[in-house]
Amino acid sequence: MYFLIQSLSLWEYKQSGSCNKWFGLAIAVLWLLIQCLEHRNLTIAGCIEEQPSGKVEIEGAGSCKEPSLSARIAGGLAESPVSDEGHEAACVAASDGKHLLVCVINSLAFLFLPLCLYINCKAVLCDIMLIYLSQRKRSSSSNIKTQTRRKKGSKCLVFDRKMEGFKKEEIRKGPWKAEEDEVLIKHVKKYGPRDWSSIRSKGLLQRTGKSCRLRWVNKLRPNLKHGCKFSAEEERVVIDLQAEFGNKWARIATYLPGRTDNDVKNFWSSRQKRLARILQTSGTPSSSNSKPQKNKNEVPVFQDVPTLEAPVFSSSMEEETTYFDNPEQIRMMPLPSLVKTELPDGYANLGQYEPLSTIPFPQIPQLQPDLLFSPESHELLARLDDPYFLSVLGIADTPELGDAAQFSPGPPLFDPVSGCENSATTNPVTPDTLFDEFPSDMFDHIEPLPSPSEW
DNA sequence: AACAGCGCCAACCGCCACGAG
DNA sequence: GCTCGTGGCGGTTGGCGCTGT
Repeated sequence: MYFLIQSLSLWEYKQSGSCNKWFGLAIAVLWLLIQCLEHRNLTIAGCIEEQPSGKVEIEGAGSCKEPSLSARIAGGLAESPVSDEGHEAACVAASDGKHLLVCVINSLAFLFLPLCLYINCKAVLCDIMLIYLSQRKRSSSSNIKTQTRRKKGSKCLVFDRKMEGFKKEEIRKGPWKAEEDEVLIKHVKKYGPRDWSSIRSKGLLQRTGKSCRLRWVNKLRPNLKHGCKFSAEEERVVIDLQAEFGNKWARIATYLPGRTDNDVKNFWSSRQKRLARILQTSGTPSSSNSKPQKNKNEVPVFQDVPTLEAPVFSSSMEEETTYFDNPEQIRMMPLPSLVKTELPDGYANLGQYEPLSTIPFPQIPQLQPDLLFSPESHELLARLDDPYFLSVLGIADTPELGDAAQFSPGPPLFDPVSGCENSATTNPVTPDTLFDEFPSDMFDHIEPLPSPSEW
C-alpha cells in the first residue's frame, strides 16, 4: 500500500509536472487512514506544534467533541497559510498511546514522509517540523512562533513527554464560564484552596491545576476588589513597596487588602507604560503638566498624596501571612521603613523618584542560531544518512538491517512496509528504490534553510 | 460613523522552588 | 541524590471597551 501510494504520488508529479499540495495531502491522509483502520487503536490527531517546553501539541482534532473521522482528518492540516508554489508543510498524525505516526507533506507536496516516532523522540519531531516549516516561503514563515500560539478558548490535545506513555487529554483554555466557576468554588469550599490538580484528575473541570488556582486567586477568592481603580493610597503603597522589594508583586499584594499580585502587576505595568509615553511625548518632564488627562476620573499617578511616616517593618517571616488569612491584621500592619515617601511636585522631580533606567523599553531579542534545534536534532541531522537511524524512524526498511521491528520496543504498527502486509510484502520499498523513482531535479524545488536572522 | 490609540484586565506561559517517592 | 509533580510567581499577550480624531 505504501508503495502504491508513493507510485500515485509519482504519477501525479509526472502528470502535472508541478507540485500539488492537496494531492499530496490527500495521499498522506489516505495512507494514514488505512493505518488507522488496520490498527484500530490508532486515532488521527491534529496538526503538530512545537512547544519550547518539550511538549508536542497536536491541535485541531479536539475542536469538536465527537468529531467525525473526516473532521479529525481536516484537523490534521498543519496550521500554515496556503502559500504560493506549494512551498508549505502540512502534516497529519496518529497516535496509539505509545507511538506517534506522522505524515509530513513538504514543499514538494507529492512527497509525503511517514515517520514513526516513539515518545522519547518528540523533541526530534519538533525539529523535523521546524525544518519543514522553514522550507516554506519566508513570507509565510516569517514568524513561526506566532503560529504556535493558540486562539483563546480553543481546545487542544496535549501529548506530554513527562506523562506516562502518550496519554491524551483535553484541556480547556480561555475565558472561564460561570459553570466552571461554580464547580471551582464548590471544590474549594469542600477541600480548601489546595490540591488544584485533583480538580482535573477527578474530571470536574478540563482545566489545569494552575489555571484553577489562578482563577481562584485572581477572581473567585472572597473579599477581592473588583472593578475599582487603585486609590491614591494604594498607589503610594505600591510605589513605595516596589522601590523596596522590586517586582515582588505577590509580596506587595499582601499589603493591599483585596488586591492580587496580578492586580498590582497590571497596575504597575500600566503605570510604567504611561510614564514612558509621557516622557517620550513631553520631552522634558516639567512640560508634561500640559498633557491633558484622558480620563477625568483617572487618578493622576504623581498627584500629591499625604506623606506617611516611615513605619517600622519587621522582616520576620511570621508576618508574611496574607491578608486573606487575617485581613484585619494586615490592614493594621505598618508599612515598612521605606525610601523617603516624599512625592515630587508635578514631574519636575520625576527622575529622582522614577529613574529613567527603570522604565522598560522593548528589548530586541538576541538571535541564537543554535537555539532552534535541540541537541537531539543536531544528532538527527548528522545521522540522516545512517540507514539504521532511518529504519528506527520507520522511514526506511533496509534489507541488510532486516525488519525494522527489531528496533522497536513494540509491534511495528507504523512500519510503512510490514505494517501493510498485503502489498508491502510483494513490493518491498527501500530508500533507494523510493528515491530513485523521483526525478533528479525534484530536490531543486526545496529551498535552502534560511538563516535564523532571516526568520 | 469609522477608525486608531490606549488602558485595563484576564489568562497564559516559562521558570523556579519545594516536597514526595 | 535524583526525578517528577505541583504550586507560586513574574513576564507577557490578546481581547475588549473607552476615548479622541
